Amino acid sequence: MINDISTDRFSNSNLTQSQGAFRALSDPTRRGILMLLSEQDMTIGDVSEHFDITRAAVKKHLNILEEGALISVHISGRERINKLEPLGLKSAVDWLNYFNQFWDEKLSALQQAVENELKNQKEGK
Amino acid sequence: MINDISTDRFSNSNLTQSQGAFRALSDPTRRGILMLLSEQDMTIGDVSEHFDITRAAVKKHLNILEEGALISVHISGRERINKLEPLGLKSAVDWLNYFNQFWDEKLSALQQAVENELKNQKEGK
DNA sequence: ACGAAATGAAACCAAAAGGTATTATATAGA
DNA sequence: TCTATATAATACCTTTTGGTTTCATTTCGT
Repeated sequence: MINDISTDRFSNSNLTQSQGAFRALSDPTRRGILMLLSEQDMTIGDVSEHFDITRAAVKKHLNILEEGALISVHISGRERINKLEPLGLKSAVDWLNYFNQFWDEKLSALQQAVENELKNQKEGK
Repeated sequence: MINDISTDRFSNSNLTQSQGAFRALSDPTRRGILMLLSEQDMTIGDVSEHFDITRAAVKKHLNILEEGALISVHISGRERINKLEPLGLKSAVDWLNYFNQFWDEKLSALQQAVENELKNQKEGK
């Protein structure tokens, strides 16, 4: 097998697949927009009212969110309805889930330490 | 209760807490470094051998990862050992997990659609 | 003690990011 | 058909980012 993607975590495909999502998530305003859209679909104008930046700036953020496939846009007349696409977060979540194993190890160790501490206290040491 | 953090998803505390992690994760080189460090602790020199950029550039990435609490640094003589801190990913993962509910809804709907399709096929429609 | 090795730090650079203001276009409604 | 509304598009500006090069500092090994 020349190119086994499943074991090649450093392959371009993997790195670039989640890039759009991670890029979009790196800005706090964009994460705020995702939160907003999780409650209801909104036009650019609607979204803009929640931030102290111009509509044009919000539009740019929405463009980046769309590029990252985190939202979709549906045109209705002169309005542009922005809709959350939660599945777009999958690539980022999948990437992060790789680290669950190490996270669990750490938590287990921490829990063990706490339990030992409690046990020692009980024994009056 | 004047300030209930648990329900205030837009609070500064929540937005800025994960900001360091999300910022660190936005660069593909940094994500590659995290992958590397998940296999073993490494010095700057070790890490640098895996990328086509200078040691100085790698150092900057490591600084950002450290600021985001995604790695820790342990000095040993003239060497600087970089170690993965998987718990540092928690704030980002927690933030993303909020969206699980919507993700699940989408997947359920998709699954239902597929099942209905299969059922229709069976019935020869 | 000395040279090589590992890193730190600063100055510098080009491109990307986040923002603004301005102008243009399309459409809803009276 | 006119006008106000919703958005698109462009030019422009400043700061941040990702990178380099150069030079200084610390430490290992002989």
